[in-house]
Formats: sequence, structure tokens, C-alpha cells
Amino acid sequence: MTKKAATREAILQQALALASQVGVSGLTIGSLAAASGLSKSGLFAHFGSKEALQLAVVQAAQAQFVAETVQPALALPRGMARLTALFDGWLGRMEQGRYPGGCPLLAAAYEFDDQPGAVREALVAGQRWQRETLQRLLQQACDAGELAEDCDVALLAFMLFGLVQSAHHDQQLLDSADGVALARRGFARLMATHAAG
Amino acid sequence: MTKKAATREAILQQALALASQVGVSGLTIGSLAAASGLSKSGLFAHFGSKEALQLAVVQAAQAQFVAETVQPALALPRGMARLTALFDGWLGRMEQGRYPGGCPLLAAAYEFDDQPGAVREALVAGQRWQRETLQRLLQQACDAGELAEDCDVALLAFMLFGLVQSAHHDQQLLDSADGVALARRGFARLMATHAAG
DNA sequence: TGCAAAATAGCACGATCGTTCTATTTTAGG
DNA sequence: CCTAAAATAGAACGATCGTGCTATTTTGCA
Repeated sequence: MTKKAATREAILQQALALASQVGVSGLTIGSLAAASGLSKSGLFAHFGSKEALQLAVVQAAQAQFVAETVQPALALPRGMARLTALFDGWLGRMEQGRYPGGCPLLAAAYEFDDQPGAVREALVAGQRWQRETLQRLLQQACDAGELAEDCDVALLAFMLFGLVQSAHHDQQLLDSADGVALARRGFARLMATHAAG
Repeated sequence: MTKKAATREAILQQALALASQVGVSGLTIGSLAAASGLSKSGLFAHFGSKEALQLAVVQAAQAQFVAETVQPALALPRGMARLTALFDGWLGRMEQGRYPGGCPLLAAAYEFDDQPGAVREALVAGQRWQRETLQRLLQQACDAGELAEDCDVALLAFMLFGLVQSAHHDQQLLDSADGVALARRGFARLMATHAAG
């Protein structure tokens, strides 16, 4: 009973590392089985279909992002402290190379934006939640009087997400270590521009 | 002699539309042959290998971006006019749905960031050139006295590219028509913040 | 218009894909 | 410890992958 769950968890960790390099749709039952030390059919039995495997991988990545980045930020008091912690944690996991080949979720967003199905729906739900979370933290900073009260939180959340994407792009494709630093400068500038006055 | 080039061009157009939906690495000789009305081997003979086909597709996409977006902007006078034209054209092709499933080059950046080879090198070269172009236009706006002379053009180019990526993400994954509008607002705000004063 | 050359089709290959079936091993509870 | 149940392995399937090979068609030029 507990063995199954443990094996499944180990598989998903391997899958995340692999998907980071070849993408979630580039995942293969065979290659993942080899990486996990299982047979093809042995691994397959854990999920029942390739789509179910992909869905599980996406959900595992989302859960990991929430646990490693969002939750720690939520432990801090509302306002700029919490917002800065979220953004810094987000960039920090990129900087430290949390996944060898880049964020599987950002990549999956491009892979599945035209592939209807459960995987896409999970990605959409996760991204909507993430954006709403970002907007909520921004609004809390406004309410706390640390950002101007007429802040356009939707636009700011949109721009902050753009900074993350640009940093990821520069780091993964252009092999530029400056990406994260530029994103931090951008964050600081945006926050300064919208500071309560 | 001219037949070959014409057929190749037709194949590449089909390939761009297909790659927009399934990605450049999702392209298949068989499916592309069917979409082009050719036999597998007939199509294959045009490129010699799958990697050569992928490279040709990437180069075609890059050429199209330059022809449809960069060149028209370069026809305008240096400064904010040219910069605005570039950014507006960039967003405009997204808004009008230039490719049915999103920009093949942005998607390819995620697909190939961990796949060494000629395709990745072409993508890197293209992205570097694009970033330099963006920085150059920003610098020209500074030199023309339309942006503050102490502008951080590297950071601004980085942020503008982030706006484009966020707009693409919102439009393609979240089906949100607001993405392009938010990017325009972000551009306007960034330019206003850094206006010469 | 006929003919060499260029372009395309047809076919076959080994490999790998996702999936199913049955056999074997491993686990956990009495 | 023994045994039913759970977990995994092994083999096989049709399909499709990229890529060669050889025919056949189509093209442009004398």
C-alpha cells in the first residue's frame, strides 16, 4: 500500500528532472522507466495512460512550486515583505538551478497551449491561481500602504511574470547569468516607481 | 530549378503553421508531407535530415519576423517612432493571430534550450540579434532626447521582451484577449517613466 | 518535340512509441 | 512462516518514427 505511493513519488521526481530537459510531452514511458529502474509495463501500471502520467507530472511540479516558493512567502507578514519573498524565491529557484533544464511548467505552457485535454486544463488552472496569488499579494502591499493605493495590480502582476519569463529565457537559452539579476533590478524599479508617496 | 525552391517554400509555410501548434520538435516528416500533399520521401529529399528541416523552419520563422516586423519599423525615423512601431508590430502580429498556435520561435526557445545542435544555435543567434536590436532602438531614443539619457537600455529591453512573453502566455494559454492590451499599457508606462525630463 | 535531369513516389528497414496480456516476483497481514 | 494480494517484469501488438534505396513521374532545355 505504501510501497506503491513511494515508487510513484520516485518516478515523478525522475519525471520532473527528465521533463525539465525534454519537456512534458517529450517524456517517454520507455526512457522514464529506464531512468527509474523499472520496466516499461511496471511503470505504466502506475498511471494507466500517458496522459495520466503527464497530468501527474504537471501536478507534481505545481505542488512543488507551491511548497517551495509560495508557502514560505505566506509565512511572512502581508505587504512588501511577503511579496518580495515570493518574487525572490521564484528567481532563487531558477538561479540555483532547481531543475536542470529549466522550469517544466513554463515549458509545458508552450507545449500544451494548443493541445486540449486534462493537462492543458491543469496548467491553465495553475497559472490562473498563480496570477491571482500575485495580484493578491500586490493588493495587500497597497492596503498596507507600502505601494500606491491606485496601483494597477493586474498590470504589475503581468509585468512581474514577464520578468520571470525573461529571466528564464536569458538563463536557459542564452546561457546568460545576468537574467536573474536583471529581473531583480526590474522588480526593484517597478516597486520604487509604485511606492506609496 | 525554380520548382524546387517553390515547393520548398510551400513546405516551409505549412511547416510554420504546423509547428505553431505542435512545436518545431513536434514536427513529423509524415504529417508535414501529408499537409503539403507530398510523399514522405519526396518531402525528405528537400532537406536530407530532420534536423535540417527544423533548422530551415526556424530560419524561415526568423526571416518572417524580420520582414514583417523589424523592417517596417526600420523605415521610420530613429527614436520613439521607430521603437513604438517595432513593439506595436510585435504585439500586432500576436493580436491578429499571425500563427494559429502561437509564435513558433518562442515555443522553440523552450524546446531547444537543452538540445545542443544547429537548431539551438540558430535560435540563440536570432534571440541575441533581436535583443541587441531592441537595445539599439532604445539607445537611439535616448540619443534623440526622447528617453532619459541615463536609461538602462539593457534592463528596458529585458522588460519589453518580458511584456511580449507575458502577452503571448496570456493569449495562448489563458485565452485572455487582455494580454496584448496589458503589454501595451506596460510599454506606455515604462516609456513614460523613463521619458526625458 | 524529345531527352537528360530533376523532382517525386513507393517500398522497406530497424527502432521506438503507447498499450495490453500474462507470468513472476515481492510485499504485507494473519 | 504462509499465503493472498499487490507490484513488477516480460513479451508482443500495431502504429509511426527517421532514413535509405530504387522506380517513376515531371520538368526545363536543345
